[in-house]
Amino acid sequence: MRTRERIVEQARQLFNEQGYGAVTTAALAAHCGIAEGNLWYHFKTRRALLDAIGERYAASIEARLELVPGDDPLAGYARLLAALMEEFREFRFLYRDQQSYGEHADTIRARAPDWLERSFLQFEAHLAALVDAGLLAWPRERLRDLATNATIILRYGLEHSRELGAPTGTGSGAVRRTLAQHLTLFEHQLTPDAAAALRRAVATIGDEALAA
Amino acid sequence: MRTRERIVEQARQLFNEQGYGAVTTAALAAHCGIAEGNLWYHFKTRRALLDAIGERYAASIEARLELVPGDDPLAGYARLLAALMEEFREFRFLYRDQQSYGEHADTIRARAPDWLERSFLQFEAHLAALVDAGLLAWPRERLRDLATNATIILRYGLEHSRELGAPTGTGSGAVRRTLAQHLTLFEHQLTPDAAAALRRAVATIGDEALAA
DNA sequence: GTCTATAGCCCGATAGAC
DNA sequence: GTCTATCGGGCTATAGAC
Repeated sequence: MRTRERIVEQARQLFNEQGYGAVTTAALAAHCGIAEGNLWYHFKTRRALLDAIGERYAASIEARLELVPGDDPLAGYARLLAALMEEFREFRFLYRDQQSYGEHADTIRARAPDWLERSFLQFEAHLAALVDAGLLAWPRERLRDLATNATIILRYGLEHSRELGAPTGTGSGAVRRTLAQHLTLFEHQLTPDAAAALRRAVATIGDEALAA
Repeated sequence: MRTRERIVEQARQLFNEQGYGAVTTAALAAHCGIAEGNLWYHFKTRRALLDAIGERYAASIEARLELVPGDDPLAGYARLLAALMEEFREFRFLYRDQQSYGEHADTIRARAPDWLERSFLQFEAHLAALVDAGLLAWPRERLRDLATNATIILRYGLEHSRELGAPTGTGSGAVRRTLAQHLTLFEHQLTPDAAAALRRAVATIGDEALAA
């Protein structure tokens, strides 16, 4: 009963730490403290295991996409940032190891374009709420570009840190640096109070990632 | 003599097309029209072959890093963009398949942080030249952030297109879209003439990539 | 459900003739 | 320099006892 869930969770962690392609079923079984044959009882193929993680991933994304600006657009934007970075962290290997799992994850890959498109719209809505509240001075017609650029900077922030030779693990500050970098896209057009509030929020999110 | 060079070139193309991890030595030998054993005569290990490609890559980067703004900063910036995108294209798999070659390319990875840092400085110098020429209105103290954001958008443009489900091959327009996206970071602060010139340059670079 | 044992496959790499 | 033949090893997955 519970073994199946434990396998999924341990697999997710191991894949994140060592890379999908570098984790063999033998290593995963050993890490779970079970025999390798038992693994095949719960998951007929390696791909089925990946699909199980993919279902969690899809649920996480759909939940995050539900986040709307709300009454306090600053707090709403901070919540969105926190959810997005947690998503990148929890399913890191899905973002990083795409080349390793070839056709193993075509269900995920098929849905990715739609998720990305909706993420752009979500960021545009949140940024528009900041504009409407008088906190951000940004022309309507360039909001879409800002949302796209912000999403890209956030999405590839951890990969960029890694290529810079900086650690990206928990507590490394990579999340904080990524959030700070994305803020440079528009913080000069925020009101001083709003800019300060977002900088505080960014530091808080970084700290939470450190504590997790 | 020449077989060795042909192997390197064919390997680079195959790796770019199918991914480093997906290309077996058997497939590579078949693609080169030689026996697999012959491959091991020219390269004792698979890693040695990757290193040979890495040497080309390093030379390409060092040559690109030599590009300076020059007398015409607009033309200089266009040349830089063209060189950078060609670099991303020619050595696509090195950027995309980093997870696949584990410790196979630690020489490249060791030099990457330095290359990245110098790329930031290079972009900052080119953008500063645009400012000095009165073509770009941008505060000095935010030039570094602009250069960083521009580099990230350009670096991950093709990966982003792929995740969007768009083709990234030659003639797909992915290069043009990437360049256009990076222009949205600052084109509203360019003089109308400069903006038009860069947009023309972007279209030209895209066309050249299409013809190549 | 969990185990042991092993099948079957593919890959990188070697040996040695030509 | 190029070939054919083959090895050793690691991996996913299966068979079947408990």
